[in-house]
Amino acid sequence: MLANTDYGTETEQSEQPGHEAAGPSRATPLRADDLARSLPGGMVRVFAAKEHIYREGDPATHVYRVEAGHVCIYRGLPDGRRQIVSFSYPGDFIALGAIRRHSASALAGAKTHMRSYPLAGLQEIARHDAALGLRLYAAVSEELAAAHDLLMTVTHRSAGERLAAFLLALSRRNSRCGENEREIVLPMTRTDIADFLGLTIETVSRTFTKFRIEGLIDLEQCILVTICDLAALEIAAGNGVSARERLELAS
Amino acid sequence: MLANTDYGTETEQSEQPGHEAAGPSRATPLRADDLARSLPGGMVRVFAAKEHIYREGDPATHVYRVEAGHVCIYRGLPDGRRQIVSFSYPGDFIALGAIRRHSASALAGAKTHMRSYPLAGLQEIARHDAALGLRLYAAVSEELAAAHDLLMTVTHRSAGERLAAFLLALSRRNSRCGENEREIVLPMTRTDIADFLGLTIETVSRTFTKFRIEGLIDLEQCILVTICDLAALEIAAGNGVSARERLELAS
DNA sequence: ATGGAGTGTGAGAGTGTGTAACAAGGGAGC
DNA sequence: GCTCCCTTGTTACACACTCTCACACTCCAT
Repeated sequence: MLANTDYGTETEQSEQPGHEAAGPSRATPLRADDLARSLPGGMVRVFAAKEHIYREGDPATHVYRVEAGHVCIYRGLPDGRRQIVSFSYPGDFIALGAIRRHSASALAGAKTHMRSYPLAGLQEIARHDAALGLRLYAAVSEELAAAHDLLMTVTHRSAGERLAAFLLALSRRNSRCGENEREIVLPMTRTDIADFLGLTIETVSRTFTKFRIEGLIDLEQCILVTICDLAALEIAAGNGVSARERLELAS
Repeated sequence: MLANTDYGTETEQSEQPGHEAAGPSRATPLRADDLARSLPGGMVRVFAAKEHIYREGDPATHVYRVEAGHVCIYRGLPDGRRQIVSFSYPGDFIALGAIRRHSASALAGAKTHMRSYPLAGLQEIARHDAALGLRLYAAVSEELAAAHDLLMTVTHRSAGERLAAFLLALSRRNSRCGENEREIVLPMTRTDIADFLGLTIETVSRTFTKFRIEGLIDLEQCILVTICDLAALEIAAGNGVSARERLELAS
């Protein structure tokens, strides 16, 4: 779950390349690949949709890499409320921060292929290979920055801002992966989005409709979002246009 | 800012010792000391109240350890809104997750003594000493778990639950440090508490008075909180009493 | 004494929520 | 292919919670 989706809150975004944000998921292709290269090839296991890879509190035994499908990482409250902490896509590692026990649950959102690396072996390597330890450190540090960004977004932004930021984060992810930045596939359910953004499913639904009416997006099916007005969506996300960009627009 | 204050959300808390949560701060005495032992003695510098140790976006040059005083780690939005990510007390490390640039700002809440360790030297050691890399990894992993807990609390809990959880986290911190678990000193302002819990200062203030009227706490000065009814505060925090404890109480 | 920062309290407004009921889609079974 | 049923998404409306705005008070330093 190497977080890397920036919500693009900062106006100086381009000047702070290292400042990534908590998004629905993020590829961090470089770092993740770094890490993958350090690791011996693990076993691939297939999980069915809605099958848990591990649960909060379980002893940590493996680190995983998503090969296909997608995974929700979440925390739960006894009364059923839950907070999705990140969505992980192919290439992302999950369960990295777990030392003894998993501090969150991992649930396959669809049929998902996971490559697993035994923790014991990992620690064995890290004891000799200092570079691996630093890579793990760097990977978790990025997740930490992502978590802080998500915290910022969820706490201080309105429902509309949150959803807009979420869509933009997915759009940027598409850009990075060389896909269409205006056609966003939402493999997760409305419930998942709500639990990620700290909203209810109704509010998510309502806000989608509001965006559609305002002409910001198109909703072909509930799974496919087309961004009609990227700039307006940026404004809806509360992302101030940077001073430089404003000058460029004005001139 | 080695996070270690559990909000005690889980009913199986005692059965999940490794499951710590996002609190206002946490000592993690063991790990922090581990880390301190690995590091060469750094320089101590004194910061005045409201002086920044570093700012979001600054190039990361040092890692710091709080020797005296306390520090707020926060993220800011362009419009002035901010989210305090953690409070750090003596013994805590800060700036650990920063690879190239600081992803958050650090502000001294009062006159604060900080011991600083140059990042360059740290990386040099880590290249040879694999154990240090793993310790850094472990330290940041704890911060990540803490951030996720804070996320959970701020997103899915009411104002009362948040404040109660905050006070309980501080109470537990006192226990761990061998201090009175019922007498809590709040070195931070109401504004800081509000920015940490994602509330407004007014709501924080009102909730404090509500707790006082209900007999949960006493407020001598606004800086000193005495917990009168620990169990009631647990309930106010939304921490369900575990099945076992309920049986014990009933019998 | 005076000013400022921080805190406490009140009234009104607004956002998001909760509880509904309803529509749409997909799979199992026959 | 067909129905039934369950899941998921959408919409409406009243309500509750928190926020916003306004002002008084305390404490401390000047």
